[in-house]
Amino acid sequence: MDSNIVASNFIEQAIIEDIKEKGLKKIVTRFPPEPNGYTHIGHAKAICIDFLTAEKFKGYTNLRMDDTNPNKESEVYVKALMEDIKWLGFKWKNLTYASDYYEFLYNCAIDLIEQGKAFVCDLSAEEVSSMRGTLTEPGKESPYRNRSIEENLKLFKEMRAGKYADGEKTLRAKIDMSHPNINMRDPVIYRILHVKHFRQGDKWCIYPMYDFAHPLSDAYEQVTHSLCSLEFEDHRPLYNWFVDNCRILPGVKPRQIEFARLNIDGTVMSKRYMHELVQKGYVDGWDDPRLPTLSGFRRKGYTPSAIREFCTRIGVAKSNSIVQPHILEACIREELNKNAVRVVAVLDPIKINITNYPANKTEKIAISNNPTIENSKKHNILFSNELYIEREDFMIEPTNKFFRLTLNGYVRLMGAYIIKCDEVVKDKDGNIDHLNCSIVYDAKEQNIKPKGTIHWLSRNEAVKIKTRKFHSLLKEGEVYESGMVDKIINPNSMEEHISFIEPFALKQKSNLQFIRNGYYIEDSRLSKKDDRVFLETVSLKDSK
RNA sequence: UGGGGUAUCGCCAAGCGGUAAGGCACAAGACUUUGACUCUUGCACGCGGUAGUUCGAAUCUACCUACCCCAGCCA
Repeated sequence: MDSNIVASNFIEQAIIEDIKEKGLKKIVTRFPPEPNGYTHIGHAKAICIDFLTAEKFKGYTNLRMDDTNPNKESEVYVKALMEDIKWLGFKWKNLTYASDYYEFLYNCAIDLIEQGKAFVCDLSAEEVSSMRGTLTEPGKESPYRNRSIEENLKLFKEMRAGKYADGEKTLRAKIDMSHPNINMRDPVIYRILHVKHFRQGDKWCIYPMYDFAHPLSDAYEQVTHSLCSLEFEDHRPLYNWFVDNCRILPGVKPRQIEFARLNIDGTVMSKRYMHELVQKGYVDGWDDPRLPTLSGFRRKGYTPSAIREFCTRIGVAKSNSIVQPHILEACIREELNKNAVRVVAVLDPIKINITNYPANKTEKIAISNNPTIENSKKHNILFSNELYIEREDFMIEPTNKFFRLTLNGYVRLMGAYIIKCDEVVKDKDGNIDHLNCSIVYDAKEQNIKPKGTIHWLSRNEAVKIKTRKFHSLLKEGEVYESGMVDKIINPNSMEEHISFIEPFALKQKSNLQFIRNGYYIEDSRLSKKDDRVFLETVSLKDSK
């Protein structure tokens, strides 16, 4: 093991200590999602931590589906999880399932029973709950706690054989009902569930609990470091209890280390919330761009590297923090600015007519595919007397720091001419219908140097498209509580616009981007069937 | 009134007894055919508070304070 590795966070620090003290040869981590929902950006943080720390120590990471609750899990999520992790660019060593270990886990339970460290309990869920005690008062021991080993063995085997109904019996660890840590008060480790498991079918009717299955699965896979989020800190003593008390475990004992999970300001990361939004049709699906799912980010055009960069920028620590969406946005903006092919789009157009340019004339204007790239390729757009410009690029009366087009003011049309707005033509309702402008052919002679440059499209060339601009799903100031979705949903979370884009955009195969004032467009479906051009726009500035 | 955690710039976050990294955001300036991008500069005499140990403390000690998590046969 390379001893020159420098820790960049507390987890790596702990691992380095473990390597010295325990003489570990290989570092193994695991990413253990429950397949009951889609991968979100919070998972991405955990994925990066799991995979990158193993990578740093030249170890490996297993992808383990934590499928111990057949009521919630399904194959579709397994596939989505794998796809998302691959998309992020990580490769797991082994794909495993907690359910693959059911037989092993069963044997671990038998082992505990044989040691007198687990017992079959006949108490109902309500009774167990009422006897657990409170945060400040100790619990009471189950009357079934002192059954003989033989009886426990017989009963547990009968549980497995399907002799009992759901909830009729449980297997509990025999620890300490007066332990100050409630997790240690004889926790249930197996429950009866006559439910079909998506992989095991009807093979089992008893299912292990997370607290039991997780540490033992880690140990079974020879995971050295089991990294999880802060809410499991209280479970660590239990984790260690199982690892210490099961006698049929191989090799090195795994160590659980906790870190703070990701919170993004204004974003609800809970799977329950997202399930509700999808089920009630408030969003298109799990890949709706308003959702913080990886598939949603992918559809918006975020790249895996931007998401990984985000995860490294936010760091790993133990304090509960809420990161601002600016950080993620900065990551994608930085990348797109450097790499994206840029096309001109007018998102919210107003018409302008150039009064001193021939009506039947057009000329090709070459614009760079990406001005930040030296000697970048160029492509042409057509100039004519009828154009669209962005509505926000015009103000009749300029405010103090407005440098774009104003009535009687000058502006440069990107790549083309300097124009002056001579007249604002309004319709009967007083809304702007179009602007009459004139090209200032002798700008040099007149020494006119407009400060602003704006983008534009020729009306006879521009391709009409439907765009969307997304805003927060939550009403301002609202906080999500489960079951509250109907009340807190922001009815204006999506605006549809008619926009225009240059024809060159249609030839691009993927990731068309247009960056301006925080706007960002993706067009993953541009070349898809039905010839429907469909852009989605997201304002990065407003994404909160 | 129990147990487990966390407190360093607006937001993340380094720091591990030798005198406060970095990123995002923000501000000022330069450059610019998108006032974008890029560049340059600025941005905690201060590290939740109060005592103490020390030549020296964000780092050690004690006592406070605030916030987060835990009483599923969920994970």
